[in-house]
Amino acid sequence: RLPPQCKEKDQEHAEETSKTFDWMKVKRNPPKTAVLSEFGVPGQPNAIRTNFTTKQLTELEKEFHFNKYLTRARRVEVAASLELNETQVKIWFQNRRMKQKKREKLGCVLAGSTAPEK
Amino acid sequence: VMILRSRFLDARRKRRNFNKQATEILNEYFYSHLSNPYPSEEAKEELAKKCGITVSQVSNWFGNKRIRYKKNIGKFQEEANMYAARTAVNATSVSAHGSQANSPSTP
DNA sequence: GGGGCCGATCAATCATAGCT
DNA sequence: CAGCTATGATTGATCGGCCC
Repeated sequence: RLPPQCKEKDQEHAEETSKTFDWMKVKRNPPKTAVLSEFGVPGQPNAIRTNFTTKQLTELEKEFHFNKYLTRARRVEVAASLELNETQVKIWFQNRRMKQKKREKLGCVLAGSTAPEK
Repeated sequence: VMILRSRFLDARRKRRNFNKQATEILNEYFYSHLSNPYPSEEAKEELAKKCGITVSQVSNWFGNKRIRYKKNIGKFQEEANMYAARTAVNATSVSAHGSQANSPSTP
């Protein structure tokens, strides 16, 4: 697809693009939150992104509209009723708040100025 | 089974590929900063403006690009060399000498 | 010291666009 | 048209900082 001429052109630049920089080596630790397989051999990569059920998401969403922030007590209740870790609930709320903020920002900029409206 | 996904509500996932030009701009930035392809918020805004997309989309693009690039560096080698040659900008840490090192065409 | 939050990012996945 | 890859978006969870 690409003419075989830009190859040995600039050896220097080629080297640059071949380098493996730090950011390419970044590796995230596996989630420690998820429920360890019940026979959880301590230390087994349970690393799986939990898939929340529709029901759980619905409840969390409902709770979120009620309160953007959870109190320790409330978090315990919610986590228990949805069969999730407190951490998962906590993280869900954090992500949800971020999502909300992103949304507000988008809507704000959209109503900004230029945009005769469609 | 209980994977009753409500993928119906994800209708907003109606994506459209970016312009060829927008992709060019993004790739140019990416490869000229290959040592650290993490544009600042300001840089993202500028890129967003030039590309005619949102800042979030710029973030998504870089996120996807970084992950996919490091996942298979070899696959992007040609593309990398192409952009590297096109813009001979030393991206090593940027800044270095004094100032006045602008570049963007500003007619 | 620890726990929660924020902002950014990762990493896996989804769903579609687009090519062969 | 099927099959496969490229690509933008979503999201549970991590990382580093900061604050209390």
